[in-house]
Amino acid sequence: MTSLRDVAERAQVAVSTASAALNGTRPVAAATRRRVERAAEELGYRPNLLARGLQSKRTRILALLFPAPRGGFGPTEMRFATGAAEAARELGYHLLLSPENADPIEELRHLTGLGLVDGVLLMEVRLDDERAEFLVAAGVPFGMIGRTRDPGPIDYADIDFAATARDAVAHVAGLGHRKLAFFNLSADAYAAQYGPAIRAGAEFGAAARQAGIAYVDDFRPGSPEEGAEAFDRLLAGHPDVTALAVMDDHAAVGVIAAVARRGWRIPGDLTLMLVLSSARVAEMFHPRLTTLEPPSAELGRLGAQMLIDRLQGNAPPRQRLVPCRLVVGDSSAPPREGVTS
Amino acid sequence: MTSLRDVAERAQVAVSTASAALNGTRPVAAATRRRVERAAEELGYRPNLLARGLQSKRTRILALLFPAPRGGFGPTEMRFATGAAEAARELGYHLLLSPENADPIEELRHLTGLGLVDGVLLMEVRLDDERAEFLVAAGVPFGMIGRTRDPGPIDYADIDFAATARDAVAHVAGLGHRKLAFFNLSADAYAAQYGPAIRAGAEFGAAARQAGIAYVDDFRPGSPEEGAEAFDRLLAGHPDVTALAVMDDHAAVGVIAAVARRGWRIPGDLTLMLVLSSARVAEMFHPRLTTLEPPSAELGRLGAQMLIDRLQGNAPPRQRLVPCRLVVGDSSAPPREGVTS
DNA sequence: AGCGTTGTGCGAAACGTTTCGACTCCCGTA
DNA sequence: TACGGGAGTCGAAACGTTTCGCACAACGCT
Repeated sequence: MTSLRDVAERAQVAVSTASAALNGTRPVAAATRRRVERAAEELGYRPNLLARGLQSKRTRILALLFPAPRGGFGPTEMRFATGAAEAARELGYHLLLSPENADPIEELRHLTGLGLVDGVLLMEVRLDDERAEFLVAAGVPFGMIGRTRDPGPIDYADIDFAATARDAVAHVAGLGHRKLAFFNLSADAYAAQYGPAIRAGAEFGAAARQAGIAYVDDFRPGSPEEGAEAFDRLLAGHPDVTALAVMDDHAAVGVIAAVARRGWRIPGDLTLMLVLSSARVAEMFHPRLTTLEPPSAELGRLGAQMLIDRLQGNAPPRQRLVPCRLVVGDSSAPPREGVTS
Repeated sequence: MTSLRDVAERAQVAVSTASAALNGTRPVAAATRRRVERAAEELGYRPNLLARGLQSKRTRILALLFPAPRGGFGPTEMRFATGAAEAARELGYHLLLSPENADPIEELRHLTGLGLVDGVLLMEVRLDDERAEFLVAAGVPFGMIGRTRDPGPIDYADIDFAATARDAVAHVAGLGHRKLAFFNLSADAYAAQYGPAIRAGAEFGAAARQAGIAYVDDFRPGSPEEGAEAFDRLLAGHPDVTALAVMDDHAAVGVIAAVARRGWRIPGDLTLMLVLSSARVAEMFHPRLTTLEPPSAELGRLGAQMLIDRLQGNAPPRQRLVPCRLVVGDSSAPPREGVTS
């Protein structure tokens, strides 16, 4: 391990001068700087992050607090992490993967007490999130992927549900559909105040109203069985529904089965779209489903970027909303004839 | 930030004594130790990891080097990371998520030069992996999830492909099938010497031979289209195949479509199983597919554990193989009557 | 000619730990 | 009674940086 002292010796300067030369933190004569830089280069010098962090109180390490995989992790969550890690790397930071245990607050207290991380990135944020409250109170810089009910001046990057819902509604309305149904996430997720469940539910209704097409929700199937059952119930009450948006992948499986059982076809008799599912997942269906793909990697990137901006000091709070990307598959078509709403 | 000095002051001892008392690194009178512990407790003292690491050369931080998501990340890869992170946390370590860029070696050189990490965990290991060679040469402790062709004394945790293949073959043979076909991962993955592609291919053949049932491979479909095409080609050459194992999720989609086009049904006319796909993914198919679920989280855990054991010093090289878990779905059934092989 | 200013460089202190030699008791033993 | 030795404690050094006060020279200005 070659240290700054070695570099300084070889360049015939004091250690402090070498430090300044490499960091540009104070003016150094051009010739001297070059000497130091050459010495560093020749020795393959890498600054010791620990020593640097100890002195400067800045470690350039971010922690990504990720929740215990409740009932399986989607690829979505993974992309948050990789997106954030990539953005961090590009900006000279590192990302610590910090799994949440039963007591997230204690976990946070521990993590921030170690002096190891400069800031924290929260994911799976709920509408009322004690973690955010704690971090605010503790004065720890942090950002959120997702957002609380009232984020105030806290940085966050979240899905633009309003735009997403508008795009989805415009898509089906453009095909000629007059009545859209919406299957939210499972009742559990909804009850846990999981942001996307709440917000998507609200925004789809608003978008449908705005576009002047009829709208049904109140379904929260979380499994294939519940999906099939919800679909049958939906048609019993609303036989004129011709388009359906489903948030839960597994519920969609059930819907497709129920559609087949009824002798219907997709997209001939029903336009089906996934909401917040990756295109990769949508391709696993037959026919390939239309989906609103969440910008997971980008949200991760944004979250890391804004947190780093904040740590660098010179940045107003930033709150970014990114819409899902509509990927049209083979499950979208005009409504069948003869349906009156 | 309360430091060890504060604790020492409050406990009326020297800093060095406080350190010894808390770490048990040298004998301390019981009464003194209690005083120090109480003081630390009362002040909410957390040792500064940077200072500790700077002095002791051990940071208790592991880096998980994960590859750029080539064409999308499966949930499988995610579970490696979460499993490793959880195991690390339980053992008092932290996990750094380190995305690989275009030049993994340079990346590693950088990462290890920083003095930030004690060891490295490699995933997506190829049969000939320059990263492993580099780490060996650099003397950096590391472990692998997956393994090289000849791992020597390097720690690794990998899938037990032999047992997995045996289980799969036993499953179909037990149902009465006499001829099994195997669709490997895409030609690209195979060409890249991706371990699972190579090993699974070899082991399935061996297991079939051992069990005395006929076997076909040589197919490497990487997309729905290629899957369908491969299936048609398979049946053209081997009309007596009644069971098929597929490694690529998307290829399976195509297979299912081709089966339907042919007027066949699953599992009546074909027993179809996924290999190395999570049960969650298998549930997205209709019918729910039988799958050999990779023990991703456990491999991550094991990888972290063995690396940490190594860092602690007192451990012989460990090489662990874990078989996939057979999750029987609705796509397994005895072969249809009248097929002669 | 004297003075402030600017540019450049140096040395020492500090960050919060761990480690290690040395010191003080006190007990057992010769 | 003197002495060796262990238990317990302390102070100082060290880890590799950054930061900060200060020194010194050259220079332009009045």
